[in-house]
Amino acid sequence: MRMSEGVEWALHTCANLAWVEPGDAVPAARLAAVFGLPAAYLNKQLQALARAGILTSTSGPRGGFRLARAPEAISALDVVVAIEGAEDAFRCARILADSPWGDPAVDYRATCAISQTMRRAELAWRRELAGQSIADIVGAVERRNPGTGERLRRWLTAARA
Amino acid sequence: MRMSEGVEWALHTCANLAWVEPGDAVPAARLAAVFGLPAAYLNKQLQALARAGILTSTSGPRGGFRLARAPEAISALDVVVAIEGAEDAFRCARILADSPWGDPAVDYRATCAISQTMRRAELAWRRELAGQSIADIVGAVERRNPGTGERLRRWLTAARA
DNA sequence: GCTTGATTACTCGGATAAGCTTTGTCCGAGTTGAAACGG
DNA sequence: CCGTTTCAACTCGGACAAAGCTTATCCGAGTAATCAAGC
Repeated sequence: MRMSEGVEWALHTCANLAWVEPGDAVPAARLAAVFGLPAAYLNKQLQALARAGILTSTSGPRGGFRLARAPEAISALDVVVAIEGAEDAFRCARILADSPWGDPAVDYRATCAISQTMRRAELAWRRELAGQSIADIVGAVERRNPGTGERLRRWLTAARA
Repeated sequence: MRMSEGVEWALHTCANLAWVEPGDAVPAARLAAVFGLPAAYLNKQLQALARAGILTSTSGPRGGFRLARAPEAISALDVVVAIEGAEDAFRCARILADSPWGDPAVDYRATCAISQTMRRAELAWRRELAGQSIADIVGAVERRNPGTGERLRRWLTAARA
């Protein structure tokens, strides 16, 4: 079980965008340059975030991406779901239905004890992620390393008018 | 992010083995027949469980797999780790180190706020799974469907001497 | 100087390949039980 | 009838292929700022 690397990029990029002025859009290429990431591929991930309503995108000169809403209103879970999809990692294939005494009419996703156990664990995971917002993350970083936001904002908007 | 289907097979199979007499070994082919699974592939998964010390394997006639210890002492997490590996789903690639002001000497897996957030969520997931044993699962099934164990035990040992 | 129009550079967006993990299959090594044989 | 030897079937175990998903790249459509020309 391996989470897409795009999740890490997306979370870091959302945090970066939380630092720039709300009105300013930053191109994917510049956001990628922060970490030396392949620009086109990061762009693809940001597209997913835009489709999920986390970012808004603008084409043309002075275009780019910006947060669609306040950092307080974007949870880590929102970002993970946008990249990885909403489906659970564990997918009950209802193999109980294939056993000699299995009933094809029963929805084993709801009754199978194993499925329930796995689901409970995933819910705990989701709850934890839902409780952390981009604002929380940004705040923690600023508290540990004061000045990070200011430095990043300047770097991201350096070559701008 | 998708969990291997082998996890589901392994959990169900461990539950099934918990129902047979502790001394009896059941071949992979028979365990696979319960759910109509590809025998050779299930065998592969059970090998992983054996390497992890969850099952013991015996070759030759009347051989097969059996639980290496009491169902109470096998957690769902043990099984998941045996199949999926011990690594976290989210792997911090320390991309912060590649930023213009990143320090290659810093271990960003420990300090990065995003990495910590993801890690907390995974710990919650693991805690939940560690709290559920095979015995718990088997008990829940027997409580909901009394007689399941007896029926399965007979089916698994049907063609035996 | 101001308005208007064409132009140009810039940005996202989706379509298109390469790499890697997961899934699935196969045959060989080892072991056990049983059968055959001899005493 | 009992012990010994041979044999044959059975089972795991790891090596070998196919499929699907993740990662990566490219070029086209659209857009907004810019520049030039005309008023």
